[in-house]
Amino acid sequence: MKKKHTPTEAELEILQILWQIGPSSVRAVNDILNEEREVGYTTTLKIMQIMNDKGLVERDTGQRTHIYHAIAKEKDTQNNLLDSFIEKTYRGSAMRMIMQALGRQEASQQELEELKKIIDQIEKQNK
Amino acid sequence: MKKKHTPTEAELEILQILWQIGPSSVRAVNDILNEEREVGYTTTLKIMQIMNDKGLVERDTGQRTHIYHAIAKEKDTQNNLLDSFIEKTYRGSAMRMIMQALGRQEASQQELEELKKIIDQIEKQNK
DNA sequence: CTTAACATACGAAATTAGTCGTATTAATTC
DNA sequence: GAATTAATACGACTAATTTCGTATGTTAAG
Repeated sequence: MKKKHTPTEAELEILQILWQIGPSSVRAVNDILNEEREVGYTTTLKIMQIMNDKGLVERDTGQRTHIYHAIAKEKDTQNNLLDSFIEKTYRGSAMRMIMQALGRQEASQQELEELKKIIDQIEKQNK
Repeated sequence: MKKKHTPTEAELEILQILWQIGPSSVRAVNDILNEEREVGYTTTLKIMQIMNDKGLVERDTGQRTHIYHAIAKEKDTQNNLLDSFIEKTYRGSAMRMIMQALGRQEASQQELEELKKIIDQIEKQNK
């Protein structure tokens, strides 16, 4: 069992980047963040240091420029966040959330097929 | 177009109660909150007053004991929260979230049927 | 009527998250 | 090798949210 250090928003944003592009320097992460909005370098640095303290990331300090990589797993993190989101927003009913999300959604035929496949699987398990 | 006063966590918790049990006094809301965790009466009062200022709730001050009712609509609020959650946690991919939620989920046959109905509808629209 | 219980109002402390400035040290360039 | 550039460390400021204490007024009980 591992500690559930749920990331804050700023931390999650950085995790998303590390999950996408892999191990990176603070500079690289900060550059990507700044494509979206203005963030100071030391702000990003500080948050990544905190994430290191929390164990969300680890860093290689072999070189002057430290290289950070995500320890928190994408799926695990999403699952934790999803649980607590469903709890808070839908009083624990995942189904209500799914239906609402689906109803509003532009879904391609391919995605719908995939979804039906998942439903079939669940139905088989239910038997 | 109405102002998007997204509720904070504490506010959402109170909205959930008002949505469920309808117009209520601070005392009633606080009692329900205290079934889960300890919260001081004046804390709940203060937050509900703030919610009133923000327009999330309104209150009938006709009697000494004010009666609050939700103005924010449950579905609207959930939709707003859902959008931003998907954006932050699934980089905007509702489908990925839906599939992940569904895969982990204990779903009854009835719920699955309903889901399939929704999928059918979407498929029809897609044509 | 006096006291106790209960309600609102409101200021302010406490917490948390995010932001940045400055110090310091290391590398690079001329 | 002096000066510029770039990196980390870290304290402190800010803003938002939550929490609560205290004042004050109102109702109910004895």
